[in-house]
Amino acid sequence: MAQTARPEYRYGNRPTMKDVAARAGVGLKTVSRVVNGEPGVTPDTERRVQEAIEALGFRRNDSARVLRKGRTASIGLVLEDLADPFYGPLSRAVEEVARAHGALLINGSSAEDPDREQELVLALCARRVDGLVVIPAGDDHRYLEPELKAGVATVFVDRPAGRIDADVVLSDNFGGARDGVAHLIAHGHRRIGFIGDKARIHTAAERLRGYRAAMTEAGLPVHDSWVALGSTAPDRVRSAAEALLSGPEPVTAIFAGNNRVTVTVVRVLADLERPVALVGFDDFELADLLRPAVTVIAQDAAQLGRTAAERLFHRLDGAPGMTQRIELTTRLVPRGSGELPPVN
Amino acid sequence: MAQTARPEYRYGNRPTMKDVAARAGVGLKTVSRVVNGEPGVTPDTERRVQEAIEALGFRRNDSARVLRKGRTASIGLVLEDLADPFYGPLSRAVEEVARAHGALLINGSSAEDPDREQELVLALCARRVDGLVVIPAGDDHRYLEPELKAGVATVFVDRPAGRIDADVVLSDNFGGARDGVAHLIAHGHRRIGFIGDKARIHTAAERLRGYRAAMTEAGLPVHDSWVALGSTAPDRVRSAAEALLSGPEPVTAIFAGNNRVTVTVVRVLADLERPVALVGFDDFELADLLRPAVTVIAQDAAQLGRTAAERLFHRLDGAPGMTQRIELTTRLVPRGSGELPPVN
DNA sequence: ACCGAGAGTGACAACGTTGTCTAGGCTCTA
DNA sequence: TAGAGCCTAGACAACGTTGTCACTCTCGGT
Repeated sequence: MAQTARPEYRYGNRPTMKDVAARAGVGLKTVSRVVNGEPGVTPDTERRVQEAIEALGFRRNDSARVLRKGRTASIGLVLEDLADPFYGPLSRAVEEVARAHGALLINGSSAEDPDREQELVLALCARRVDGLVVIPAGDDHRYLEPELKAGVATVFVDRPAGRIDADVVLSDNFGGARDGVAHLIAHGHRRIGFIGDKARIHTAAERLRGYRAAMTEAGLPVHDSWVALGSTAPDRVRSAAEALLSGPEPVTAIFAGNNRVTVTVVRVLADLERPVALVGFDDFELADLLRPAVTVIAQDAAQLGRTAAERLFHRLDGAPGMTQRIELTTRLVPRGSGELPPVN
Repeated sequence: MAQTARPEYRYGNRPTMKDVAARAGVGLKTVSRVVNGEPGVTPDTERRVQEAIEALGFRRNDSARVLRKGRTASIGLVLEDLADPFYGPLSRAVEEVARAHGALLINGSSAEDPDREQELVLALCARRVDGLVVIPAGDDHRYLEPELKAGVATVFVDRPAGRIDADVVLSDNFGGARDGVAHLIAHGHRRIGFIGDKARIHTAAERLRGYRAAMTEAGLPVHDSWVALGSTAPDRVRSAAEALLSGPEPVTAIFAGNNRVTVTVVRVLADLERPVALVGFDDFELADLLRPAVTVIAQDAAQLGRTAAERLFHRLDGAPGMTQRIELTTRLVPRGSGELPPVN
């Protein structure tokens, strides 16, 4: 009935505290008190207000509240790809911590694109999120300086921030990769290939460094042709793996730089006669059910997310001082594929 | 230096348009015009404003903007568990559509708890999200009525809404399960077990119905002991599977009601001498690499999310009319485990 | 009967932005 | 040269909430 020609895109003319106050025959502020459970309202008044709220279907407008109070009780999470199984547990862990602190989670994927990361981060800052958890795609985060100065708490996860000083939570990528490669060496391998992500990605670079360190410590050479960096797209990885296995000095084992690489390598090896050893960075579901089961360097994605989120809220609760670099250890999980002996 | 005793938890006293205006020596509204790219500002004025913005590190406060404009350019996504691999591609698809429409995504997990779902949904409504995509955990959504009336567009995915009329996007759970079980029957099986999720979950109920339909159509009986519903927790599923396989009338094939069940059943079967056929609802990564590779009824999670999000924005763009029920077909992917012959 | 204390309540400004309206300066035409 | 018309720019109110403050009323003590 009061349906005018077209409400011209307002959110449906929701009732406000003013409407509730009018209906209950009380002042605006009294409604506010009831809604927020503040003291100083008689039971009778409270009841009248509650009835009016019920009758009108009133719901407090948190946008206005945020404007007035200055805090949004929400944090932003920027990650690389929501669909990547590695990030599922991580974002779930961040969400749980946020929930425990009464905050909502706003998130988005950067798709590994630095510009898109920046766009997303700034959009979140414009929403005035209280804090940010960022898995960086880019390597220059100076654009965040005004935000940091303005008090937006920020914690980087999985990869460090570039060119700014900020808290960061990492896995021990270097040590994990070194352990994994050393494991292969201990099982007799001398020619070991490495397939990893783009070199500009911190985790990829660290893992490569770990690979080289293990080889060097064992006094083994590293042929250029044994190292393949670049995309983790299946076809790229597939051809890289095939090249490693067919050159003049074919490798007898492969260290895979992350879960997506590992999976593709498993597919390549499955078509092969000759057994080739494999250790992958990142655990993944069903790794134990494959034949051979896949030996991995496991990092705890949930722990990574939980630690970062807790650090963030610690900051929001006023923790002062130096930025921290927290590094979580990794764990070698031997399952079979990493214990195969070398076969030429 | 201007660091007062304690800024008492305001977000760091960020510069406002007023500050920018003062610094640039222009009026407040002129700054607003520049920030929003509105016409009617001379290049010279615009430059002065831009410089002031740069110098102060100004960033528009979207909370205030939202309050004034009435739309938040954000949508809420409530799902069951971010860490479940089924929901990764789904939420990623929703995010991409949101992004294409210039909206941010706020999300949370209900953890399959109806109360938590309601809490989350209402929190999102208080934020005045423009719309909601909900994978419901509960079966009574009347609490959403005031919101719907107020114009919050809502689309349910994967499972229908309870006791309210709303758009919904589903997979053909009934047909998919029927096809899968018929496939087993076509390969000679007569005693087929079903392991599924809690019966109150719509998808689980529909898939069970499909199972029964296929059996009935083939003139086969269904023993009570062949049907196990309840939790998808690995130990529950494990003992259910063991019971199916060891009773007086042991089954020769199992239909698994979702991806988590399938994975656990695969583990149980791996320890077994006797080959048991298996078809699972939901595809999952590496299903093709297991031995035998796992035959599944695949539903397209990304397509589910994309369809729902597009329907949502269609509504937000003013699409009137009846609520829709969109049902996406499933696809049988034979890989080996579903084609095993019965062995007693 | 008077005063002070305290509890309940509401008027009002403020948060930072945008929409509306109006003022002033300019160009163009008659 | 006056008037119409356009372009730029700013003053002001409004969005819905919360913090501050002041008012009224009741009650107890003297």
